[in-house]
Amino acid sequence: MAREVRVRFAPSPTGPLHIGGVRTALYNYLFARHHGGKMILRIEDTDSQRFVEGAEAYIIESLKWCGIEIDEGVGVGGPHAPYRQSERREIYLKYARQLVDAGWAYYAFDTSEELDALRHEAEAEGRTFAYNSTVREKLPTSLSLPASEVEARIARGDVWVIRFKMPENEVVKMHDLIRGDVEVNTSTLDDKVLYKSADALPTYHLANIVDDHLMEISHVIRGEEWLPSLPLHYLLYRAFGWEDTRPEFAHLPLLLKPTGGGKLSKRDGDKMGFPVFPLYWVSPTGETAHGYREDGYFPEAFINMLALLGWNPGTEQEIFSMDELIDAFSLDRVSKSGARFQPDKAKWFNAQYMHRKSDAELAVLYQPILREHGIEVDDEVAGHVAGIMKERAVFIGDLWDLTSYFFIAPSVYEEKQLKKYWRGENPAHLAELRAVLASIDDFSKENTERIVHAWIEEKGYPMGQIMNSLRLALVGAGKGPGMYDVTAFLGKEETLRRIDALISGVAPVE
RNA sequence: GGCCCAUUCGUCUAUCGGUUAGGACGCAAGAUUUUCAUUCUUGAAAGAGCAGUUCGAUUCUGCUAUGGGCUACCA
Repeated sequence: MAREVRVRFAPSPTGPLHIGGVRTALYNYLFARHHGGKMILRIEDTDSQRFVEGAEAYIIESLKWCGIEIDEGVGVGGPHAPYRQSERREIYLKYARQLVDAGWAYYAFDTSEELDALRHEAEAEGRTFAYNSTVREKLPTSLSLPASEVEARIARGDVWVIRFKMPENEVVKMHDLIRGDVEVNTSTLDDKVLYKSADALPTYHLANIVDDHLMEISHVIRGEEWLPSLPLHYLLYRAFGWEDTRPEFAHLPLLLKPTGGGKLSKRDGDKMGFPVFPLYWVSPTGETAHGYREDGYFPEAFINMLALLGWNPGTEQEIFSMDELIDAFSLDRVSKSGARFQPDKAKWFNAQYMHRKSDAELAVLYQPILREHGIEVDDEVAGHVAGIMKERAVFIGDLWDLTSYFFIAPSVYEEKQLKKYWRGENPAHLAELRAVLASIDDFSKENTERIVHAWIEEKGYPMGQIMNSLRLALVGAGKGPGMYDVTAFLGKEETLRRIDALISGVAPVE
């Protein structure tokens, strides 16, 4: 069947989108783009109880940050608008009634309390309560009550729901693009609620099938947690007579906690020391959670890492741009089993992207941090400094610790380095080196290096001792880039000043 | 409990019946380096178990075990 590829990402606005959701969105997007199809964003807000203010905006901003573009849907509109289910409520009741009229569904008048009681009762007797063919004729439903009574109850305003009438003992054969063929006997399933009168809204199952059909969705790519409801969904397509255009299904493996104990959940965030959300989040009640963006991750690195968690290209390539992912992506290379999330690997990806950044790109990212520390420099300078140190940074935020000495003379010196490089001959040698440096006019990296090395060689001094006491004077610590990067950046005047400060300010260690 | 899905180094994974079971993260060692990193090289490290099919199983089938998901008038 060669129909246009149309996929949807359909989150529920019950909180911030976590990385498992982002990955689902990403795979949908990659699949759509790979096949030249459309990506739709539908908001499934059919649970008025769990609705969270701000969640929808958060989802949209997250996708945007990740570079996942929406062709149709909430925020951008499209031919099937509206794309928010709460704005489509009048559509669903019609379809629910159609199912009742066709004998595929029925009205049920039990209250939640009554059902809870039945479940507890069954539990007490060691049975499992299932709302299905075994009980539906005995409970207050349109199957057991006379039509007049049903009408009277509805007219009276009693709360009711419409339940799917699950067939008995029928094997539903399904196909999943990732898992292959799956079969389930309907007798193990129950009569799911499709529509709830209390808030005049459908449940996920009904809304999902109706909207996917109306929006001409060709492929449903969603998390594995939906696999158990696939039989119901298949049956709904049949009940509506939509089997010909039923989408294909692909159930993605779950993202597991790093410890392996279950699927990654929203609560694991701050608790386990890594973000579970793309962006920083503040809930209406004031709870906050870390986000990849604010923790310094590049969106490209974040996406690259997520793409490879549950999918692989079949080659040894690991670094992928979004375009390369689109080109390489295919559902049959998605793995079947859940993948544990690896914080270390996320950092490694970020470092890889850091190393690949140009000085100009780094300048833009680093300037805000420099300004925060009161450093005002040209982009060229900021980029140059960041470029020198980028290989030892994982995050942009690491750069300040790695480069602050370029801008600020050391005021304290590392104890360990003092003990090693500020004793014996060191002060005398450094004083000699100062004189050598003072005589150099061209303070470029190459020239300084040539002259200083020639001097060290001529004198027969130990290179390590000399360079490290110079490092001590200029940086104040035992780290940093090559010394001539530092001298060239600081310039002659500042270099000499820092040497003087060490010689006159700190007594040698004995 | 019931139903469904899964199972290769610690982790993410390659392998589509015949391989010294490959790569990556992390870890260890070495090299490089004026320091710290980077980089490079090397190393340790895996087919859950038991049957069966087959000339031959990591790969196919079954059972067991383990892990996970679902089992709401939540998605």
